Amino acid sequence: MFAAAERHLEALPGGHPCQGCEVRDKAVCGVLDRGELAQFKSLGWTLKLSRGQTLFHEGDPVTRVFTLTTGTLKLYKLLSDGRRQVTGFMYPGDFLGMSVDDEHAFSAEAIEDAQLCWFPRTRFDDFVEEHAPMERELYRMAAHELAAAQQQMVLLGRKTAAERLASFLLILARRSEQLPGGPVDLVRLPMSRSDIADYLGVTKETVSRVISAFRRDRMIRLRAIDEVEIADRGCLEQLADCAG
Amino acid sequence: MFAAAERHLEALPGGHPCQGCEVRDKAVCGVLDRGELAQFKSLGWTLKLSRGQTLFHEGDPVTRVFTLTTGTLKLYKLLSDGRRQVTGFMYPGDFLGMSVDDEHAFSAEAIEDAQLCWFPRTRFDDFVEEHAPMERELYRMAAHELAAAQQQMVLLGRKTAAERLASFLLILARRSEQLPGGPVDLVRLPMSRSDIADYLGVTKETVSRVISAFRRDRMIRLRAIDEVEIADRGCLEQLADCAG
DNA sequence: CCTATCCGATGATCCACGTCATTTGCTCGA
DNA sequence: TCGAGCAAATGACGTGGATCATCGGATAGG
Repeated sequence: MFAAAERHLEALPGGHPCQGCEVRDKAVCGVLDRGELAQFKSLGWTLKLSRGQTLFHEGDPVTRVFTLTTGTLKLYKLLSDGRRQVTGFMYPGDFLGMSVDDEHAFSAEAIEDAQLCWFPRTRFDDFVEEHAPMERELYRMAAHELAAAQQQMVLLGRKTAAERLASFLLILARRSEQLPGGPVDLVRLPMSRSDIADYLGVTKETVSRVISAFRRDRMIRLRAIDEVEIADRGCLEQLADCAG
Repeated sequence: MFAAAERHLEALPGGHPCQGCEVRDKAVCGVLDRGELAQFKSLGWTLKLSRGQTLFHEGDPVTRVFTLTTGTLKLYKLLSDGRRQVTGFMYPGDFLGMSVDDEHAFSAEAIEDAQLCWFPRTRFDDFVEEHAPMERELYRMAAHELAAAQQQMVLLGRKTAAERLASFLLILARRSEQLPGGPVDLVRLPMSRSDIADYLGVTKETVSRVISAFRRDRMIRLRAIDEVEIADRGCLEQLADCAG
């Protein structure tokens, strides 16, 4: 199953541990001190994925855990007739490896070329067991993801198509604000219209139509097909319903 | 805010720690040994809620954490115009208190009379910090809830009304199977049709209509308005799409 | 450079479910 | 026992977004 990915396997580079890693303060390993990090690093490897490559499938046994360092992934679940629900997108610094019953709950696929650190799961678990701050950080991340998932339930269960798109653009905008630098009202959309549709529980046609409508109403401008400028954030926020 | 609830405050009963507590093996305190449990117990209180009473509102500061011991709660989020999304139901043994930014992410209300143990949050956090197995259990529970939330996203984003109802009935059936005793194909519905509707992202009329259709098709029987007998589980499972 | 392919945009039509209105039936208090 | 009040069921009708079909424009491979 990992044949394509394994070709890119290599040990973490030597020298200073994780030197130059740009996501270390965001990632789960950010809670470790220099010595712990060296020890942690020795358990891990790196891996590259090309756009379109699958990292794992829903139902696969969880033998490894990952931290995404560059690129973007989509996470999704399928119904037996092919209907897809994208449950989230992963950005640099995000952790992949929480599970129940040692099975992946979703599939993960690169939507841009990506690089990851990975660790054999049993070794990772052993390490975590001996480093309480890391355990705490994992719990904190899980609670955070859970809150985001509940927010997404409101979107999927109760919002109109326009409200869903507005919420989505604002989520991306807030995320890009957390990365320092770069204009805050310019949002990149590395994923396809289909991916957005499957994330928002609508069809790709509806995504296209709502984006066109936002454009007509001067709420957004399209710098490129994958680059949106937020022109009237207040209006989008009102649509998205920030209270919910 | 808690005026009504506080009237029912009382210290945990003395004598043997949490003696007779029927949810101890399911709840987060189940990982503690007898001595730890006595210490833990001394931090906590009990509280009763009547049907319809609110435990806390979305946005309230998280000053206390809870374990539900009897009864059922619904958790929900509101949009500013009153649209409601029920994000989950809580049953005996479930833990309430995960949060981001020390704010409750949802409101919690009793749909049946309920009893809870509660703990001041800071003391609970301190205790957890010194008891790694409990921290691990909380993480395990969070991962479990996250998987359930992702499953719910598939339901809300991609399933038809009939598929949603079928999934819902099967979730309840599986849950009632975990409690030993009682016929497995008899499911109690303590929540109203409106609550079910707001959980499944449909209207209460649609819930009524689909239940009637399932009845016509002999997939279920109604023993009472709040008691469903699963008559053709295979058919429901096919509808719900167990693969997803 | 040309052409096949894919993605996105957009129009025409349809239908699952929402909305609104009415009826049924249960619960509880007088 | 009766009737007020409310939840659930059901019917009639409307509509937001799905489906299906077409077209334009970017990209890649020959």
